Amino acid sequence: MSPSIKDVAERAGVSVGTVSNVLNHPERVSDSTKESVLTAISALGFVRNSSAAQLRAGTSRSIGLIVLDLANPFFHDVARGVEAVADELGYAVVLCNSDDQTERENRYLQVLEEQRVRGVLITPVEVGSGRLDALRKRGTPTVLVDRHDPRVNCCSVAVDDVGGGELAGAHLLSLGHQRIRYFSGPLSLRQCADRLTGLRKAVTEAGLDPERVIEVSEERAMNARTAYSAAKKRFGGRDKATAAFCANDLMALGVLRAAVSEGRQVPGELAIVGYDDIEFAADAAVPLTSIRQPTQHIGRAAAQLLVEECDNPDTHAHQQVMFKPELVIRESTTG
Amino acid sequence: MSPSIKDVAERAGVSVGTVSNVLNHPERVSDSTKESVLTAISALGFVRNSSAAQLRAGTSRSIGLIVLDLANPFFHDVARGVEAVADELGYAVVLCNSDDQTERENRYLQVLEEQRVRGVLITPVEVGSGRLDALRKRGTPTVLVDRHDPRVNCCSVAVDDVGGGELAGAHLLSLGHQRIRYFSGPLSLRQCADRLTGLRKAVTEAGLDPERVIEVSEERAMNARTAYSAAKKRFGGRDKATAAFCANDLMALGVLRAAVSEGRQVPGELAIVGYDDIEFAADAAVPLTSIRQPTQHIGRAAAQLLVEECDNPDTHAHQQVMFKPELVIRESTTG
DNA sequence: TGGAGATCGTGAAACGTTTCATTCACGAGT
DNA sequence: ACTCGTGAATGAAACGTTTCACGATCTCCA
Repeated sequence: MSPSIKDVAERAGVSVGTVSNVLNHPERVSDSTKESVLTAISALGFVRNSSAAQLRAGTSRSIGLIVLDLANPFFHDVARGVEAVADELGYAVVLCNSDDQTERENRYLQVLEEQRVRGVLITPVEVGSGRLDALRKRGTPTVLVDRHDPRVNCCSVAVDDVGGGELAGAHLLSLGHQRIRYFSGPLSLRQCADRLTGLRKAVTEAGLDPERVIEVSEERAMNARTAYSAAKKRFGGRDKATAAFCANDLMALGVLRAAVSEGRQVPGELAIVGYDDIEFAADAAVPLTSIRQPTQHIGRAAAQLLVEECDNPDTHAHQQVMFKPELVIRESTTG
Repeated sequence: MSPSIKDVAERAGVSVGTVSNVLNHPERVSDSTKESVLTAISALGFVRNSSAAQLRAGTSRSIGLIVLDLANPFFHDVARGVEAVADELGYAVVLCNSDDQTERENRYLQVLEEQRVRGVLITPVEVGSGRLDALRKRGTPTVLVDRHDPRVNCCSVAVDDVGGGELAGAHLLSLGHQRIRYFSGPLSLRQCADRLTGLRKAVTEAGLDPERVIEVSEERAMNARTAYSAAKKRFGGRDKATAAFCANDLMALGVLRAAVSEGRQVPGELAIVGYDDIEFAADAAVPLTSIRQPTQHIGRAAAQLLVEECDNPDTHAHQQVMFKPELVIRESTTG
């Protein structure tokens, strides 16, 4: 096996306590002994065994992050934000991908708890799962990402989706559009429903009737392919909509492709607004107008809340942070 | 602190050894004691401390995976492949994102070694780094992903980039193109250079002169934006090229956008071939012909090699696995 | 000269598991 | 009645750190 601190001590002719001090409190050790210990360490190729260190310390300096889908740019950016803050504060991040499966989520929660992470950041497959509550009850702080806990049992960070829908709607209305088609994912998802609510609100506030202005296409999956075929079907007949608002950018790309293949000018004959402002949005054949979420900030805020709770478990008060999204205008609405 | 195995033992009225047996060797324990131990466990909310377990066991059942960029669909798919195999074989995967920075890579290598992972899968920032060699020398098996070790000190899994360039070239030539522009990243990257080599080979094999057929645009970054402006510059003047071969799909998307904005028909006036076949390739405004790499298989193969080496450190012989890429034809070359 | 600090180092305990040799209880076989 | 075997539970050792109370040595000044 790999050499232990004991081997190092022996070789350097000091006690194990001294070696440990060189590693953790160098200022307590004289320069000469420090040097001989260090040479022994590199001669033996010693690497500290973190299991032992953590066992003794009783606590780790790491936090867990469980997201639904790392391939999704949204979560990817969130993760970056989390890592940045964790880095600053000296925490390590254990990255987990639940793939939207409760079973995987539970497995990771188990692993993280066994590792005695200080806290967990999570976008749960469903809010109110027992496994997560149990974790919290046992004293591990938890922060919800892109979700809210109706009972405010813990902190959470999310984005105002109603506001996002409103932004999109107001923008399209200001350009004179009177018929807007909303390409949505399942309306059972809070995000999709909220965005529709916001869109309706914008229409109402413009003094128009949502029932007349808005048409909804609810699709099973929120990807380019399903949006493409849905849009193709609409535009094959003669849809009266002059604008499309899509529940995410992938769907917007699908709609764009359908428009191109039907020979419909964008934005001349069809304006398109996406959601998320993923990297590809700006690089699409016609750069997409989109609703940008402050993803990195979400991650940063979540990590800060978590660390705050870890450091002051008693005085801590749970917060529900809500970020405002932002409209990014590109050529798909204003050629 | 959280309850230990000792607390459980006390509450269930048995010894700690018995509790441990319930956890790890249930068959050695009678049904009645097993039951009382289990009720004690759930009553106390006991969760095993993996640091202690691992310390005692001396070995973990986890492997590390360090990639250059998790946002890149290529690495994302590789990770999926790795996870799938690890899952089957009962290993846990520790996912790390080096972000192409040597410093981050080294930090993660350190952490993984401290955690005593059984092995490491890595796409190193640069091959032949000292930190990695040291790890290997100390007995931790290592497999290179999408890279080769010229000295064959370890296993590696990569894709034949020369072959990929050749596929693209042959395809374009068979469509009658005589002027091909290669939009490349830095030619100092083996991947970019290899793909050019392959392209040249295809031209030569068609009995043509690579010098006359191929023009190279070497860009700093391999993203849509740089490719867009590079392409814009070319097509603004009158480039004689009728086809573009791009070092990755992001660049291809940039070229496509430039073509659209210059009013150049794709594929009629410009055929485009990308590389990687990322998910968006099929969903682009004009679906992209691309070179697909068997990414999941790369991950699977790498994980299998690693586990093989972990399990049979003595009899193991290093292998350099090379996968063949595949041409996926879409509308950007054959309208 | 001696005593008070300051500076370094020591050694043993403790962290929570797993393992393994040992003990215990009990029924079967002679 | 005695041993033998079997199945179940025990208890102590060990894993590699960190911590902390305690010595040892040295310096400085009364």
